[in-house]
Amino acid sequence: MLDWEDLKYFLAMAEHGSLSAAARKLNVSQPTLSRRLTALEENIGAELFARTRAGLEMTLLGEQMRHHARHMQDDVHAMERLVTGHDSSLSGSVMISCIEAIGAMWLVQKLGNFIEQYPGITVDVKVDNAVSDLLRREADIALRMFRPVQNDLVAKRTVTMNYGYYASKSYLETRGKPQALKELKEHNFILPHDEILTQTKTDPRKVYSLSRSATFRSNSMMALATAVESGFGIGAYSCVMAVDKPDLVRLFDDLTVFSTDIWLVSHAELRRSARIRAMYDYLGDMLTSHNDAFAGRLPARAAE
Amino acid sequence: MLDWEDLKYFLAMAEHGSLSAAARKLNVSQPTLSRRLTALEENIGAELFARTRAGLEMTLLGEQMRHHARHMQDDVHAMERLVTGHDSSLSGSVMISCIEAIGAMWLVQKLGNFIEQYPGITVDVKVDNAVSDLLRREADIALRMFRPVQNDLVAKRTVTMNYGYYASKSYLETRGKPQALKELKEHNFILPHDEILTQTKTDPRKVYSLSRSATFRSNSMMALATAVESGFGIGAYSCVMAVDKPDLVRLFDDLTVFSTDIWLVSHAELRRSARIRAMYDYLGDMLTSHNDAFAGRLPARAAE
DNA sequence: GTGCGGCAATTCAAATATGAATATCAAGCC
DNA sequence: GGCTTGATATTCATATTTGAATTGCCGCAC
Repeated sequence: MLDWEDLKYFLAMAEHGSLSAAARKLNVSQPTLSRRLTALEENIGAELFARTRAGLEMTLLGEQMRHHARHMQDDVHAMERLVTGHDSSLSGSVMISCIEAIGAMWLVQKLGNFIEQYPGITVDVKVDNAVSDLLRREADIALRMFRPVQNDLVAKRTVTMNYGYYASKSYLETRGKPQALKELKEHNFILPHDEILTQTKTDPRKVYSLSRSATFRSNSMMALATAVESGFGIGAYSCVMAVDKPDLVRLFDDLTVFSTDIWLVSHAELRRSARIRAMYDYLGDMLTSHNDAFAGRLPARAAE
Repeated sequence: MLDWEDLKYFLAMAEHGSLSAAARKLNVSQPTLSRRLTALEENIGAELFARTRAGLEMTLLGEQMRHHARHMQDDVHAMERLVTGHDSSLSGSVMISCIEAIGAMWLVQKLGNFIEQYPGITVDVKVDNAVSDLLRREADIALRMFRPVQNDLVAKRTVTMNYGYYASKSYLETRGKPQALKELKEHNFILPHDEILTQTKTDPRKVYSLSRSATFRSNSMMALATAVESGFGIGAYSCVMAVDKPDLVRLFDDLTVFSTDIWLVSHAELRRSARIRAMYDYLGDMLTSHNDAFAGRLPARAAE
């Protein structure tokens, strides 16, 4: 009869490619993994990995078994979700996965009240542009730019996040303030990578024609924002981030360059957990009550 | 992070209803299970079972987790099949699941050559009227009376096993030898349970009219055979078993009372195992070469 | 070539898990 | 009522598992 724990270890080895790497991930020592792998192989009477100096190389049988072990892991994750979902206590931790454009600034600032209100809960903000897998418990709640496709996830669309063209006062003093879009090509232009743009609702005419003349590009919205703030040039900037930046000036009569909807997502089972539910509701309220800030309406006008 | 081995133990407890029963099944001690359950429950922070004096009673969460644990077990079984399928050595064990009518006598006798030929293989004959689940590795090869319905099983029909009416010479000397079926009601009659008959190809007219007047009934073909051999009366008796029973006489001109087809079944992956393949082929040859004996042709005539 | 870094295997003392024996309790049965 | 049976929990000596340290091995860079 196989030892299921060995299978867990086996999967980690298979996914990480070496005993040492798997050991680090599992928080056990490398000799332990070495011995358990040996034991597993002796148990089944066949080799799962060829040990090389560079690490482990899977055998055919190993590949086939890996498939089933992954499947088992999915069930383990499902159980973990069940367990968390049954947790009615307002203590523990909540992991929020979030894109950088919101997570690094706005989200953190707005969580102050929550932290006061629920002192027992550890709030964990995971800023990642990669999509955390809620089904694998990589996060409890996610703020996404699109409707999630996986089943078993609950999601609601909250605010629409608009980006306008902004520049710093210092830049505009030096280079002048353009009045029409066509004047942009005379200016230093700050632009996200195309991979970012394709995730948004963008009017290509407003952006793509300029992509060749860009002065600064990045896949990091924070880096782009810093570039705008530092007077590198004119760039798309999140309206909600511009709210408390008096040095920034919005251009072209509040033109919206591109916009994304923000989806609040959680796993159906996780939402039954009291603390996750609390965070889910808190974020939902917080987002919708800042609807105008995200859309760039009230604050942007006030700044003009 | 959950300990997968705990989940295996948890499943066993869930399926067997008590720590003690699960411990026996898993070949570990009851205190071990008690401790590991406690550890698992502390790990997830919730109760899985309510401990009662009568055993364990599952909580709602336990029920939900059980479902996933079963799912994991299916994957483990799949891996075990993979492993066995990859085992090319001619050592280890082969478990044959077989109905009593063949397993207890004929099969065992005919395995002699195999055991000589493959000294490294442990042959394990599991006589059961319940159907062992090949997918769950409860057996490697099965002799069945019907075509298996599960996918992933390979099966071939081998011989047809006929049953005739037999009686011992001593009984016939005392009570006389009936010449026609209708005289049977004057005799002591030995009959299988109806549940056996319904599994066979039986002409009801030959048997059911007599069921009320039976002297001896059993669900065990061996018990029925012993009854016939002991001179209890006239009964259906497997032709192949009668081959080396000179004291038995077949009645009514080799009339076939009922018959069953014998299917040789294995799992598709298991057939890649050298030792199981060897047994599969051996049994296939052995069965077909004894076709006449099963049908009751040559030996029965010789005995007349 | 020499040294460095990453890898798996080995060694040995310490932490951990295990099983046999036992205690304790509840229910069923004379 | 007392006895038996079968369940979980507890205790303690023992066996197993683990991790830190170490060794040995290879490839790579300088």
